[in-house]
Amino acid sequence: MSRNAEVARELEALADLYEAQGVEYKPQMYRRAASNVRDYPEAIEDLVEEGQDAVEEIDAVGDAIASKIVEYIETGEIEKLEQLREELPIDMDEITSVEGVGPKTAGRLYESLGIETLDDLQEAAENHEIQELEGFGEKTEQNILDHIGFAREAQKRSRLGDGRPLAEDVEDFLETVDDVECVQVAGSTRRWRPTIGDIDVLVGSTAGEAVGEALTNWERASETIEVGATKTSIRMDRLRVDLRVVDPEEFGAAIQYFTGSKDHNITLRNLAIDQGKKINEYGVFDVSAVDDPQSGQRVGDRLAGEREDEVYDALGCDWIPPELREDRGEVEAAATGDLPDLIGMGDVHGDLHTHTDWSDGDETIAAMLEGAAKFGHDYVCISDHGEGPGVFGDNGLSDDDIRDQRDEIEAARDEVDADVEVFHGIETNVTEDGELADVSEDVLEELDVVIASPHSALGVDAGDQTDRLVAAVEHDLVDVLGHPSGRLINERPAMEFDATELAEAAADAGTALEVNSNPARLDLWGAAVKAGVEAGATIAINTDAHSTGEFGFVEYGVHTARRGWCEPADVLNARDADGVRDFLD
DNA sequence: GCCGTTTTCGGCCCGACTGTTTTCAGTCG
Repeated sequence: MSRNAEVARELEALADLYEAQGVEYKPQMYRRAASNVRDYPEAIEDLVEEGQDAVEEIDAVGDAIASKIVEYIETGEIEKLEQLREELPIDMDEITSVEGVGPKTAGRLYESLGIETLDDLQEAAENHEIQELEGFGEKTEQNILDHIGFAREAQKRSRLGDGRPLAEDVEDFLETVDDVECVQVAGSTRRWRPTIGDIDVLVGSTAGEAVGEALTNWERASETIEVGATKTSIRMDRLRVDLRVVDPEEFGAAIQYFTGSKDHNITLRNLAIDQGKKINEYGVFDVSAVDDPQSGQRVGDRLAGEREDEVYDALGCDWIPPELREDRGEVEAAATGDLPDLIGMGDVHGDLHTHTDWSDGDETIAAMLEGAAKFGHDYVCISDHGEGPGVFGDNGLSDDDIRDQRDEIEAARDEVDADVEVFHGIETNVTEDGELADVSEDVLEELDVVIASPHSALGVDAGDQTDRLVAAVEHDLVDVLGHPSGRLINERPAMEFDATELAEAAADAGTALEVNSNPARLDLWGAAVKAGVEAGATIAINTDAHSTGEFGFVEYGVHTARRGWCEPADVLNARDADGVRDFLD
């Protein structure tokens, strides 16, 4: 990706340091700017190239922040940030990862005890220096000690693929608890964000205390963080689970509120204010005849709250699928009836990227064909690795192997009693220069599907890789660009590239961009998929399955595509087999 | 520091929980 996330982190560092100094309002503005820069579809370095005015086009970025962004891109650092870091040499990310410790506390701990690192913090807590400070006490100090170990371990967000199954277990458990009328997972899990910070779950019940208690007593709860009548938090398999209990009559408003995103909710709230209404977790209220709408939680005439679709309807909006709720124009589209008709699981007819034991897959060709048919696919593409870097154990296929494999696919097709069409493909490596590695053009021409994927030279210091990826999609014989960024969530960052430029090249060349459904990849992701859809590129939702069990990953891919505003017409494998053949020809 | 005017200043989303207070600040979502 671009350098947007990197710039966003710099702005967030400024926000933290200003907050630690007790500066008002600047921190929240820097955070808003950071969030908008991170999600901006164009590469920030390109905007800087165009000039500071282009940077100021980003919402919440004005003269001061834009000039800092320009300074950072041009010189590699922001003088003001370096100055603040000298004044407050705190390892802010590390220290604020301790539950209950934010930037302000970090600032005070530095001023009074000189605490800069997690080690300093632990030492001070163990020596009982913290409880001596004004505004701190024994419990705060113990709390820091209790959470410091966890902070060391879990600074990362969890992959959706790790958290989602746990969220479903929480949901299943709560459904068995007395007096629970309805249960639903909210937050980034419901929006299918690639990573989640915690699990948010909402219950409709009039017995909040008892429900909270039941959760803390659940055998899967390893720790109780807090417990109350409306809010209870536990730890489960190292993830934090936040339970909210609300009146069933206000469930719709609450599930809307707690699904977020925060930016989506702010836009919605501002829309409500424009209409003389107020929206919060308790409902939508007409406050046009109320003197002070801030005077209470439930002031004015209640317009909606029990059901989520009624909440949106009360604001003149269509119901917005959770995957779209990232403040990328969905509220405006919902108000004008222009929301996309998103792709669903039922629209997917096949899988165009799978592996077998011919390369690094676990199962035979026949087993994969049977598995695909059993999963409900009409067709599947066997696409093992070609020779080249990035393949474990040097087990990529040579030209001869590929021709032999074709014969075995023919044999398996006859042998297997499965009603599934088979495409023969290859996953070949995109070299540093955007060339295809190690499979001859003759063989590539004989194959039904050529997937080109980056597997080597993925280093973050490699610089902008847009040219490399554009070269790959423009190659005559390439049909699909596989896992374009090469990222492995929480392990390896995405390569830098300009999603819009890549999308336009892919659209022109008639090459599909992959949404790799493996939860460790989810590559491309929402914002980049949206750039593809807007450019008119075709999207392929593939699993990259290395076993029959992994066909199910497609669910993650479909929801990721939905985050990119994908309709069935945008998606290659939402076509029938003939439709796919038309695209490949 | 940004933004949108009832446009060059005044307000900035807002509520629950905790721990430390004795009316509130900080954190979190």
